[in-house]
Amino acid sequence: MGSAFERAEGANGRAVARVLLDSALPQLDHLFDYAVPAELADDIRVGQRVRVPFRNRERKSFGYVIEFVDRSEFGGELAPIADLVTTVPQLTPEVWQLARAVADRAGGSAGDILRLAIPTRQVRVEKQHLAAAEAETEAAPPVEPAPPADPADLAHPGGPVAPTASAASAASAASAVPAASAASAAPSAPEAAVAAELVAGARLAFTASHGPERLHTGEWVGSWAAQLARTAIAVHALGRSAILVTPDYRDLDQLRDALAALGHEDAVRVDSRQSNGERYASFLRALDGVPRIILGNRSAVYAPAHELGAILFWDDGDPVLAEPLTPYVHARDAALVRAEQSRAGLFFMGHARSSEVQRLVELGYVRDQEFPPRRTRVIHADSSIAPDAFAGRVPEFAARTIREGLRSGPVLVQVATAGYAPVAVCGDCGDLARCRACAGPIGFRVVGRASCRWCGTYASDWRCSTCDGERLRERGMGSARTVEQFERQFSGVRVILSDGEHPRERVDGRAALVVATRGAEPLAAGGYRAVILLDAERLLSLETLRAGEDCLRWWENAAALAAPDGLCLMASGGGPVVQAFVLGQSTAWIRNELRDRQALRYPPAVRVASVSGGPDEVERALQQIAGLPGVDFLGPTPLPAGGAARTPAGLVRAIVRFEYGQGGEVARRLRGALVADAAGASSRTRSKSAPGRARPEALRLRFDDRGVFDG
DNA sequence: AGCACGCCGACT
DNA sequence: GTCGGCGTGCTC
Repeated sequence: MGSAFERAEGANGRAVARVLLDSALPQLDHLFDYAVPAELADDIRVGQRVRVPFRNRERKSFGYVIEFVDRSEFGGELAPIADLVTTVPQLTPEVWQLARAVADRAGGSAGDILRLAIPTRQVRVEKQHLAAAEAETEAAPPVEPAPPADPADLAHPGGPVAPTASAASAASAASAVPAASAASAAPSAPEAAVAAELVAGARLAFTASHGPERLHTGEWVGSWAAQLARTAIAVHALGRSAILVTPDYRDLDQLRDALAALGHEDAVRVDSRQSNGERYASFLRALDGVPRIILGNRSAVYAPAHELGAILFWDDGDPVLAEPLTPYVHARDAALVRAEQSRAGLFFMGHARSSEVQRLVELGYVRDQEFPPRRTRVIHADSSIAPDAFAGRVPEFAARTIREGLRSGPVLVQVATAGYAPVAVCGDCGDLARCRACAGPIGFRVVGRASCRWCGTYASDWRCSTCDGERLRERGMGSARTVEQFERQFSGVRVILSDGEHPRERVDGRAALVVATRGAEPLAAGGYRAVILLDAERLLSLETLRAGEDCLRWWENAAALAAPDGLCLMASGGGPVVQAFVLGQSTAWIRNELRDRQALRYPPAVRVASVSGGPDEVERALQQIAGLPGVDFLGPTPLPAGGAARTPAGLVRAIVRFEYGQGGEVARRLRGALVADAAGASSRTRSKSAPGRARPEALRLRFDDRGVFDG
């Protein structure tokens, strides 16, 4: 295999190393040339972390060696590299190219991406890893890596693999078969065919079948996890690495179980809950010169996979795949860049199609599967048809479905909001209660304790601004209040609560009424007898651009938790989104939605970037892009002062919209404005604002922000 | 971010 | 003449 050190390119007599410095300053986001000192010439490698003098002889900065050249273009005298931080080359050329391209696309610094890609070094962990690797080489000297398995062994005997709809539909059929067909250790033929396509660079979108699957270990997972695990194992069997990306750690656990049950115990796990040491240990394993299955959350797309064959996503529409740190790059976008650069395959699997992937499908860039997935039976009990038939928290029909289901197993009820009652109103006049501190809406997170939903202040001495009343009344049903009602309504039944604060990963197959907020539904052994979806109208009333899309994802994901012979009941609501869900036409709805967004120039039909800062700064930035074809902007409009981010007064924001083809140019120009603003900043800072604090009027860029149109 | 460089006004 | 104000720009 060869250690990372041996594989990485050395100086080979070249005198100059080009280094990317660790710096948050946009003006420093380029390579700096340093002399390679004689004493380091044999040990220095591309990708190593180094310490270099910067600004003056004494001050040192850290950076990564990007490349070696014979001579520098730089006019002045070169300072020498001071130190190697570690012999392990942490930044592979592939990940560097990725970081550079992703940062450029998002108007950000490569260093900010590298901070996501490379965990902080832990000396102990590194020593351990290197010692283990050495022991292995001694025990088993120069062994070539196992020859890549012939795809023909796994899939189509003889002849090139030409996987098509037939292979894919076989995959669907296989995963639709429930418990009885326990996952076998070898990748099945359909997944091997898909893997062969991926390794050849295919980009595929799959809508996963609903329903759970029993692993031969006895564990239950969503059938999607088993299918995804089989596909990743098939990619790995072709001698390539696979990166599996999921929104949260609960999905990750299912995939880990599925991989282990299929005989793949040594997947590299990269998740946000790991300690620094664990992260670095995983990172070093990924860096080894062997193909691996890498399993993780959004930052896993940057893992230093060896011979990357495919990046596989579960549920790419989940908003947590959007990186919250600058430059806010969505994992899906990073994966698209990486797949292109590394000629790897892309696989998007979910129960509901994201508008972004649908756009790629319509462009012909991603290929859609050509068969319908298996779907839970969905029925609609529209309460507007029989409005009086309510029994407690749920319509009478839903109550009967719950009772029916509880006779043979668990029943899931999905509710919109956590806590006791989402809304507090005046007990006398019925007006909405407002917070005295910030005028935000008041709700009951816990029985009898009203607090502001925006700032959290307890409404202890609340007074109605309309009628001067002093009593607060609960309105609406949060998860806790639903549990309270169900305990009365279905007495003797075990009621289980799972919400964002107290998520429950799994429940057993015994009768229980499980109340969960969207996204926090536990997996039930064997699947739920029934899945009841409440509060559709409340979810649809969320004033975001993606309300419909999000609802479909929440509902499809919940419906997928039903047993193959169970059912899903949409207990209320109506309108096009509910109709689409009930009729199993979520993808068709997304297609229409995308068409609407095209007409309105909303993302993802076009890309957006928000440009904010002082009025002059924003004006200067907008001048750089004015007149570019396919580009327009809204605003600038004043930014509301205060709020959670404590925005100072006098700042403005503009929203730039542009065609994807113009993205490179728009990012380059706005980035140029940002660099100019930052470079000229020091003088203006000293004269205009207080020292110490960051300059509030500084230009800020944010590309592809999902929330820009949500108020 | 810091820090040097340089171009105008008041000076031992 | 020269000291030092601060605006400007660079950091290999």
